[in-house]
Amino acid sequence: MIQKLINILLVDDHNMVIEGMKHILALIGNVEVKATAGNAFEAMTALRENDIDVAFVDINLPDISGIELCAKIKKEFPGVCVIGLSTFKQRSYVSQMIANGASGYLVKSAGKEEIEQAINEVMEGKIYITPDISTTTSATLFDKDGPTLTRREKEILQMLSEGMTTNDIASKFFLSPYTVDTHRKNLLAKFEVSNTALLITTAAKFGLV
Amino acid sequence: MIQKLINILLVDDHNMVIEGMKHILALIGNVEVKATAGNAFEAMTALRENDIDVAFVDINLPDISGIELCAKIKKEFPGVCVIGLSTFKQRSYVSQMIANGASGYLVKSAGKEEIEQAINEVMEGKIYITPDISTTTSATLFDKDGPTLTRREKEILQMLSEGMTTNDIASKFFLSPYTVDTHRKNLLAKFEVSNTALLITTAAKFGLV
DNA sequence: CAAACAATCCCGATAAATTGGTATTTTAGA
DNA sequence: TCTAAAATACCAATTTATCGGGATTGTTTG
Repeated sequence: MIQKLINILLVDDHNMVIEGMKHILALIGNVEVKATAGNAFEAMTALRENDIDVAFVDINLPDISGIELCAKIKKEFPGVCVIGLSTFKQRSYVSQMIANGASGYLVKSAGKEEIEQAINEVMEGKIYITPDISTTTSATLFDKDGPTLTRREKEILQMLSEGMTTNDIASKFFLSPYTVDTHRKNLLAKFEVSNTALLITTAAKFGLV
Repeated sequence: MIQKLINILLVDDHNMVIEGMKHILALIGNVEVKATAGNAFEAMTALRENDIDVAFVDINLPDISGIELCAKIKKEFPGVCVIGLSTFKQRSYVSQMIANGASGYLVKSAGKEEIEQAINEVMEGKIYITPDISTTTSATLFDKDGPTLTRREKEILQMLSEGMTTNDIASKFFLSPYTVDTHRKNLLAKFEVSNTALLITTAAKFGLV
């Protein structure tokens, strides 16, 4: 049986990357670069006009980020496998891409074998992430651990993240609003932030909400 | 050459899962279950007392979540490979685990081959994610896409998440505070929330901040 | 047993956010 | 070109949040 060609879309604003990828992909059988795009808009157009199987998407694009583009692609073309591309081995990029529906993540230093493996795995419905990621990052991510919160503080942080006001929380826990206010103040102090919005953002980064 | 045994820690509050995993792992060569734990506290103790290579961590634990435990483990024992375990194939779990330093993610329905593969890959420094993830979830995750935000709304949402007040943002963008206030109102309306805290929480869930 | 921590409650002043409007100009799409 | 959407700006009333204190009661732990 003749194997079907895998249709590829390349999205990157650096032409050298496009050319480099084209060159490498030419060395791999059963794949064909059907289209290339320098920004998210072109990418979406290319997807509408071609029957794409796998899209390589750079993280840094001129209009919107590759992470956002990934979400757009998966929304309009759920069948397209998106593989994130970046020069950086940042874990946060990987997790954001995966959260947005990506099937894989490669660094631009990847060679022919790795690219080939990534394409094969994502076409089988798997998720492929470059091994380079695991070895780096830990340091930056786990330096800070976030403040230690008491039971009450965690509860109140949770309620705040759900949009409850000081008075709402006081009623719920049969506490004085003054008490809730004190805990809230302590939360702001512990996280070293000045308002609830940043409190939530920070807590979210630590995975606490 | 004799291959070194891979030391395993199992963390799950359901004994049946522990026993099941033990049984499966017994079928795999070169691995040994050195310890088991029913909660995060026991897990940390076990890690201090044993030289663990790979820790299987359930997402749902009685004290803290497996996601938080993963962060704790990687902070104190960066060399330990953490593989997340869950009954659910939710992409958000995967991305949170990866963000917290996990090396892999398996669903509890995984069989011997998959578990073996996961252990081998994470021991090589790779990231292994169960193929089941890719086929599911898209629906739930991309059903709701979050409201469509305009350029300004995105900018202001970002600033809000960074803890800036209406006045701060107005100054930064050379706008009237009234304008910023209007955008803020529109954000609350679009996300159907009543305050900034919940706005941030919701936006974070959609990966917008 | 102290000392630190957690949890509770209180007051007053100020800053900021929220609600519910209206209204004009610019921009981009059909 | 027409039009809808986006961005801009304004006002007033009310509710919440934030800041900077102070204070009491348990509990835990070196």
